[in-house]
Amino acid sequence: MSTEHATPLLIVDDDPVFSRVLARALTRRGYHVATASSADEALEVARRHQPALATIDLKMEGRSGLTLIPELKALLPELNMLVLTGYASISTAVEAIKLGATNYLPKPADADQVLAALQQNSPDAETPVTESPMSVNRLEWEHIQKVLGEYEGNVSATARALGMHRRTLQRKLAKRPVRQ
Amino acid sequence: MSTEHATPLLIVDDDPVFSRVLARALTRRGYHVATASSADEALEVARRHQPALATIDLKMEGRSGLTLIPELKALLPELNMLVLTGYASISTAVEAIKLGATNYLPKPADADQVLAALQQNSPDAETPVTESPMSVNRLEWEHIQKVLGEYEGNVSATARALGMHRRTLQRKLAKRPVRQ
DNA sequence: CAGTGGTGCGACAATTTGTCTCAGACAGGG
DNA sequence: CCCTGTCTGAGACAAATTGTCGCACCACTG
Repeated sequence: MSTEHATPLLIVDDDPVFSRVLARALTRRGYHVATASSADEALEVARRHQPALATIDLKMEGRSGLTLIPELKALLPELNMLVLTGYASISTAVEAIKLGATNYLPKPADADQVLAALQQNSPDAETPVTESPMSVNRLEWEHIQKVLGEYEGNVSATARALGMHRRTLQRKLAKRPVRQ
Repeated sequence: MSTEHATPLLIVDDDPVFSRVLARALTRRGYHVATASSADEALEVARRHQPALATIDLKMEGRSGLTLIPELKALLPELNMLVLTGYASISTAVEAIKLGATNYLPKPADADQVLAALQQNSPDAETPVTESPMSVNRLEWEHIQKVLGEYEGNVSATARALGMHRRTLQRKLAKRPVRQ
């Protein structure tokens, strides 16, 4: 396809599943996607790929994604960086923005939200479109599934990590995944 | 006392109890404190008082403290602003920093934390990344805040977009966010 | 001025959670 | 083999939350 006209985009995330899913979704939307799974690899790939947009995970092997932000900024001053993390917190959000990130989203987020967040500080200050957001139930379901995966399917441990009662988690899991 | 040598500081908060307690604590630490209980009053007081530091509450009668940030910045470009709110969320934190706040703290915070946050206005990439994933309740709160921001605070529209009852959203918003 | 759409909030029923159980499975030790 | 700890599904019932309806009260607009 017209890769030479497509906007180059870099995904930095050490979860290969997440990385692959997002890469596919963005490629389908016409972006020229490269991926990296660590801060150092990201710098290297960025040099070759010259991305205009990037998503950065915080919790990775080795250095935190936070340290990567100023380095990428130094390398490519025009780069729009979106921090995208499953371990979101107010303090890292504040730091990320101060360090030059253009936005910060907690996972789970879908490709449209990612793009909206990345575009948000483009010349057009107006927010033109608001795509329909995930319902709270859908978001909850995805988050539960992600954490459940991190604890290898252990329901008790997941319930503890999520601060919810095991019985409640049990009941939520028994229900069908919510539509929409 | 030596009010002429003390650093002038402005507290913007519509909770008189909080405002008074913080004002006392900061006065005792040698600051020259003024208070305001609304965005408009804050602008007026700032003109007279010429503060070097300010704490700003987000949820106030009338305009949100978020709108106050660029106005104060325009009035006093050197002003260090700390957003201090009982209804903290990542999306308002990101907005506040983008608008020029130097820091953002959830209430409750004691006077020492407030001062530390006001003084520390250079970014720090060493901020630790949270160990545990967000609780479902926290994630829900963050998501609601984000969507609410996208609909410019319109509760009815947000409830529709999230597929939840307006009354329920109203009740959730009235609650404090869950920590962790 | 009527019509539309927003907001806050009371009241009550319907539904969901929290809590406490119990019982069965499975994995180490000792 | 028995003991111990942990995981699991599930019943029962109280506690809490949510859905639903209604009402009053703005603000805006044709």
